[in-house]
Amino acid sequence: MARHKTGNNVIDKWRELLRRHATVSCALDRELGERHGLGVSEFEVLDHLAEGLSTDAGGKEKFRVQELADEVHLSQSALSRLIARLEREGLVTRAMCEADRRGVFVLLTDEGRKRHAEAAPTHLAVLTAHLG
Amino acid sequence: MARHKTGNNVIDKWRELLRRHATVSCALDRELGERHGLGVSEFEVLDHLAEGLSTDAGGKEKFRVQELADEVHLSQSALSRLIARLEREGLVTRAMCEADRRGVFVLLTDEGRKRHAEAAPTHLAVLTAHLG
DNA sequence: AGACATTACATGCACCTGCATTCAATGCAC
DNA sequence: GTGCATTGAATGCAGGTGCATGTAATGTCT
Repeated sequence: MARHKTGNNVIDKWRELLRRHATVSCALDRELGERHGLGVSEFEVLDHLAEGLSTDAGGKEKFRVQELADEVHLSQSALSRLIARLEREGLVTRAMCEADRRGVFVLLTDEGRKRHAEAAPTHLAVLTAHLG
Repeated sequence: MARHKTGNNVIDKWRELLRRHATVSCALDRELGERHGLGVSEFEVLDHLAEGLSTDAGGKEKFRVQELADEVHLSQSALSRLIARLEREGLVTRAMCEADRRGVFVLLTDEGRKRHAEAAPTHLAVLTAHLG
């Protein structure tokens, strides 16, 4: 009886999950990095921002830092620095939130929208190749 | 038409994969860390070593570093350091490989086997709770 | 044997991450 | 309004990761 490969217990499920995650995120990181100078998390953030923009009904154009952190599964501190990197590259801008001046809105710049539009096909292609 | 949640394209698949990975590995890291002083990768390595040991037919008791790296999806350098940490804690030992003296065998110590045995139930419980 | 490529692992380095802390702005009770 | 807990985000710090490189041992070709 084969001990390895396809089992049906949770451990095998977990290992398969780990394997897929490692494979895909590794490939994504390589492609996005080489071709567009973006990491996986960076793209994910741009993507959420762009998605918000494109959604006309109920769509948002600005997001709070914590809000984005939840969506991309990063700690608040990691996101704060990620935003700082994106800002340094001119892809997003931080804006004061008038209603609650503790808050900071993150906005896509035109350059950011452009980079996201360029990278999105690569992103989709890699995912299709691995999860299609 | 709902824009969020259950779609059937690769992007939704990928996000779901990211979500599950983040949730489970986060929970695992917390439980294994608090209760047994181990990280996810550390446990994974101990687990592979213990699994090799327990398999009598064709089972191996010692592994090369690169061999383990493939299984736990870590770079060779990361694994080298991880082994160093485990060795510092007395859970594994490095042994010279006589046949090829460039190689290094990694072996579970009794203490390592003990820690793994203690942590395995926690590991399984967390996985069952999240993937059951 | 001698020169060069390859392999296995270790290490310097830059960078990213999370935790704990800090700082400012709010909210709340009284 | 004053005092105190809470919240949103930034930052010091410790630690983990990959890439490029270093070192030693093997393999190969002549």
